Amino acid sequence: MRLSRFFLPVLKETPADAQIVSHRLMLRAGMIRQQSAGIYSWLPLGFKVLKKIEQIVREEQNRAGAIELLMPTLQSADLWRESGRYDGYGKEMLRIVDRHERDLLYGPTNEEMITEIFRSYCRSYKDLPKNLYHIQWKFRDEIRPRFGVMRGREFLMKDAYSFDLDEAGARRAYNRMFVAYLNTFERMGLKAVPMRADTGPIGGDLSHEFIILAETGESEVFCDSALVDMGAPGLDVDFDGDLQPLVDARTSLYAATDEMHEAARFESEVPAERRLSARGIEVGHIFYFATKYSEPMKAVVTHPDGKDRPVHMGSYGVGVSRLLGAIIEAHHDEAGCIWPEEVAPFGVGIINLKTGDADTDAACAKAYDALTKAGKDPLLDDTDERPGGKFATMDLIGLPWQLVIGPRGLKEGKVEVKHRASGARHELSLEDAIARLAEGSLPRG
RNA sequence: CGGGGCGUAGCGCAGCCUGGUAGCGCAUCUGCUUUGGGAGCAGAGGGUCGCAAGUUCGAAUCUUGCCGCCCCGACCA
Repeated sequence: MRLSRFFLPVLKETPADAQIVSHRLMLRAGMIRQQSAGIYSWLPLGFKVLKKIEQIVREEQNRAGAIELLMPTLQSADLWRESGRYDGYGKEMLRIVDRHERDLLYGPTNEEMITEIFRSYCRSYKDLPKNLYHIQWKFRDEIRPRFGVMRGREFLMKDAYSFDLDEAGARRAYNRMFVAYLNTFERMGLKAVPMRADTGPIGGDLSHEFIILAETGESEVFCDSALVDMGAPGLDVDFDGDLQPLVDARTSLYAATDEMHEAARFESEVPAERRLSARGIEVGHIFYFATKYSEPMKAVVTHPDGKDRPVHMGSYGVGVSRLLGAIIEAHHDEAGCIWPEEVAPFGVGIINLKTGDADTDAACAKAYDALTKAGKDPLLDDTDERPGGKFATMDLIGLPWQLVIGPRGLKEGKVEVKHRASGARHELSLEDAIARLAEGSLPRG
């Protein structure tokens, strides 16, 4: 993409309304525009990142055996009356009346609807297990939206729902999502720590929040630092195999948000040097809720013994739009965003220091074509802004690599490659720079 | 929903207390000079001062109501 043709409305000044760094940077980098409290338009740069995050989530769900579908944003109130949640959900559910005076709602979640779908088609134990998910916009009419996309009213969420014969099967489904989440967040450059969450009336140990650590996190968390250092299981995990050891290795270490924190246990279970007290952002939540919906909504299957029993369900959410904010909170500096390569809106930013200079323009065009062919999706700043402004914009939008090309360097046969995260610069010939960016072989430190 | 605050040009703000021709910086446009980390000079355009009533000869300014947004708290992916 050539910047002169792109739509990148960057702001030099910080908007007054934005309090936290991710919100400020998303506004300044021209990624989002607020349309109403907690409701945002996704401008091209932000939209590209959103789609990349969504795609990683999708790939890892698929790898773990979940099946994608798409349910509507609007739901009939009748479904929610069946589960008993219509009256219980409260004012954060947006209720709508259509022209026939029928009650609708803008879905805050989809347990009822997926249960309705499941029960309509699945009758036998032979249909199990199943895990169905979708990535769809949700609306929760939060009392006080804030922090930009981190706490919006409208948000993009991946929610998966598992259906199993019994609790043992549900646990296997739970473990698959547990592992898939670790891989998902690692691919985005995040260190996500699973923390035991409140299971509410269901009880048991099958509910975890996935928290990423960031100084500006919304809640205080406590964990064993070994958990943070452990890393994800990796993409070659066999999801058909026994995942329990992988899960146990993590759940056996102490990790809790402030609501679940037990100071005494923390101190007795975790050696002093590994006691990590930090702030975190919740980016995923998984839980097993047994027959909470299948029972009232009569989602039953016939077991081998010929008897009908309600299926055991779990649900697994990832805040896709929230992740943009979370990633920025985890990866930024004073100058702007620092995108991990997997989610960066463009792979390389090419800065033409003197647009209109024939040699520089030609060198930039050559780099642009070569990197485009190499699949690096470059963004070429071919505007006639001054160099200082171009550097500042490129740092702000946070592309992982910058290729700086100007007449002064070209005279000596050199261009400069800058690694955004480390600030490391390399002086290379144009050909070397192109080749090494194309193959990703430049040092990242 | 309780408490606090703010709505004046695209963005950031001053003016309001004490009513009298609507301002500043950035951005935008034109010209010239500049050009390796957010340039300089000269000029130009852009605002029914959130909306509506009221007080007044006269309202951005005072009064009332409404709307929107932000912050703190309780609540949440």
